[in-house]
Amino acid sequence: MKDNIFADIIDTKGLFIDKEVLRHTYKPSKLPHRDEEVKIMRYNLVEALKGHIPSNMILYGVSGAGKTAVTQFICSQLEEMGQNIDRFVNPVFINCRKIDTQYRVLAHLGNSLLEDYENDDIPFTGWPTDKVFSELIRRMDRLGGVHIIVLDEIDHLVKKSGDDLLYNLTNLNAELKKARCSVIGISNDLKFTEYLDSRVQSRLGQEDIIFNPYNAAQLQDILRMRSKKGISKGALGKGVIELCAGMAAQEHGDARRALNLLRVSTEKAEQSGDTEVIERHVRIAQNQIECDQITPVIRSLPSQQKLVLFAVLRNEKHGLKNIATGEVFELYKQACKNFGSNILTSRRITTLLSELDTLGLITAKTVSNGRYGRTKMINSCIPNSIDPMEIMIEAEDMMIAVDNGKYRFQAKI
DNA sequence: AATCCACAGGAAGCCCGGGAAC
DNA sequence: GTTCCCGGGCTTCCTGTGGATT
Repeated sequence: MKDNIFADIIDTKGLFIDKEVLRHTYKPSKLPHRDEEVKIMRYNLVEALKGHIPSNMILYGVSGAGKTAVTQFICSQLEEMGQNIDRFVNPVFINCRKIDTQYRVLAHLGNSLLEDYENDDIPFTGWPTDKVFSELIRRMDRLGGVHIIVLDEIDHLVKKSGDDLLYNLTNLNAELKKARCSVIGISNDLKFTEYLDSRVQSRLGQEDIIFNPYNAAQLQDILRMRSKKGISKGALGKGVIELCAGMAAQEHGDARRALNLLRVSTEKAEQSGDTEVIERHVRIAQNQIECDQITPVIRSLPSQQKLVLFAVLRNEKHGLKNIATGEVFELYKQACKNFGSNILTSRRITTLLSELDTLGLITAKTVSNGRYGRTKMINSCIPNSIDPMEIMIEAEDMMIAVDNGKYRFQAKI
């Protein structure tokens, strides 16, 4: 056993007490600086415990502002209280970034209501949507009680698939005989209701709650609270929490980012055998988090999108900033020829560029050059510490070979 | 004030693959 | 095996747009 590579480190006392506490998936028992929001939601959702229908709600706020955490916390408390007083309350969470069509949301809801002995899942495609809808109603009624449907990142769903689903879901109570239902939408976009039909707007937005971003002081409180449980006493050097909170506050007050930063900084200190986390570890962690976020995104892009991104990066490599869509398209065509790939239309490239913008890999700002037309100014957002070419080389479906310092495409064998 | 550029982006429709129902 | 349904990728066609130029 002495030869095992883990033998000498398995018993080493690390800087963590419980690393899980510092992950955003951890569900804390207290949510600092969210008392007001909890109070409003609690007041509304208590109706479910009385067997009435709570108002539908929309929660707004930037990512990492605690919307999902607060909702999960309240729903678990609600469910627990329901069990105590023998009222069935059933919260169902759906992330609309992963499940982003009307059909899939309905199928997911329906499948979450299966009894243990049942095995008849609604298939992921094949049924007419109205059949899935009536099956959902049947299953909800069979279970009875109050169903709380939480649609996280609802803005993404609406922008992609329209508001048909919300129209149907907010009208569910008219169809249900025994059960009741309430919808909670969680959105990063304050203006997403502009995309909704006015009827859906008024039905869904019965109660709007805005989650303001955390400021640096509030983030410090959150980090202190979590680090008490998660990190050994005395392991955090002076100013570390303040730095993590400050960096995250600059990025729209994202608590998730702050927790990540603190966790990774501590990991870095541990890895280098230090007994204390210092500011240097935070800076290293910041760099790594940036890399970790972007690398898998680039790697998983479809090959056509990689070619578009390549065209942008190729221009920047030559010192060209603020490239117009047309220029990107020209370079993209060249890349396609070199790679032997088919060339898509410029309309399609416009959409692919918008998607890259949404993914945060580029910024595309619409500008007007007067008589010389209207276009988008495109710049990459990939930090200098990352070599995107390296990542693309590892891609499964294509590779870029380096030839005398120049990049050229070739099929991967 | 009218014109014009270089797109942006919406709408409609085609094609394909996957799965269920008949 | 055929038909129906859904979703995704894509094209074609089209209208809209902001501001420099005429």
